[in-house]
Amino acid sequence: MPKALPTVDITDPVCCSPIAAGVMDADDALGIALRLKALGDPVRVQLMSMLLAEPETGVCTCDLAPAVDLSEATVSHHLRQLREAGLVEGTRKGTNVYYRPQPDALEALCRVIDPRCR
Amino acid sequence: MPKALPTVDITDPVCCSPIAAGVMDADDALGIALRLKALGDPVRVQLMSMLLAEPETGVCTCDLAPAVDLSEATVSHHLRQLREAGLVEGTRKGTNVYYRPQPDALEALCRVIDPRCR
DNA sequence: TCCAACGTTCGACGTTCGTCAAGGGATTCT
DNA sequence: AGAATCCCTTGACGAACGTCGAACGTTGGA
Repeated sequence: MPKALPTVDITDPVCCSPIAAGVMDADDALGIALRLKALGDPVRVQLMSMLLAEPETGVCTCDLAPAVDLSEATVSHHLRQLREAGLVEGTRKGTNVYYRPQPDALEALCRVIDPRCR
Repeated sequence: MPKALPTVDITDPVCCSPIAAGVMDADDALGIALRLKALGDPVRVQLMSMLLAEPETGVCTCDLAPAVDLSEATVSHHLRQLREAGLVEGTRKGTNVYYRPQPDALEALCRVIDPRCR
């Protein structure tokens, strides 16, 4: 039986020794894996790149949805995954919600899986 | 209906402009997402870190399985995911298969998702 | 006040994933 | 040749995932 993945808060940037610094314990591996999984979908990678192209103003759901050719409900779902992984932040302005990337979180994830870091 | 993810060869290190270099097309996003998904599992992150700790000699399946407390069949499955993503390489020596990490592939993946790169 | 636009949540669906037991192929040793 | 060890593949099962339509909550104007 597949052991159920525990629910963990990963909204803060990842913080543990790099993957190449020695054998990693299960908790740290879980934190890294959950964040990687949040980005492990082609739609979310594309959304992330669109947000990184507008880091200041952000982009709203209604503009993202047609760009990836999916329903707003689906895009909202993907944005939640990214937000729960701390990779994105949404702020409401009028009826719109503008999503902006959180480069620090992405950078931290990078540093942890970089084989050159230890 | 979830559009079926096409089958793509990702055994070579990822090669496309970074995620922060501008809006990314769907094909590049797919290549990145598939590689991230290969690493988006706690067991595989742990396996990767064990292999990175023994980059020269490698580690065989029979030593990895008890270390992550899973059956050899399951570990073999995970190693295949990593191998198909080019993150790992296995070479047979006698009855054993020794797996070694492929830091270049991991480094390339890092570079592509790093928000500082463009 | 009512309406329209935007965004999220919910329920349902088919697919993909992680896991194991069982079985099969290699390789080595006796 | 036979036996033992290692590893992979297959088949099966439940859990998690991606997607949509529909319903719901907010906000800002007529």
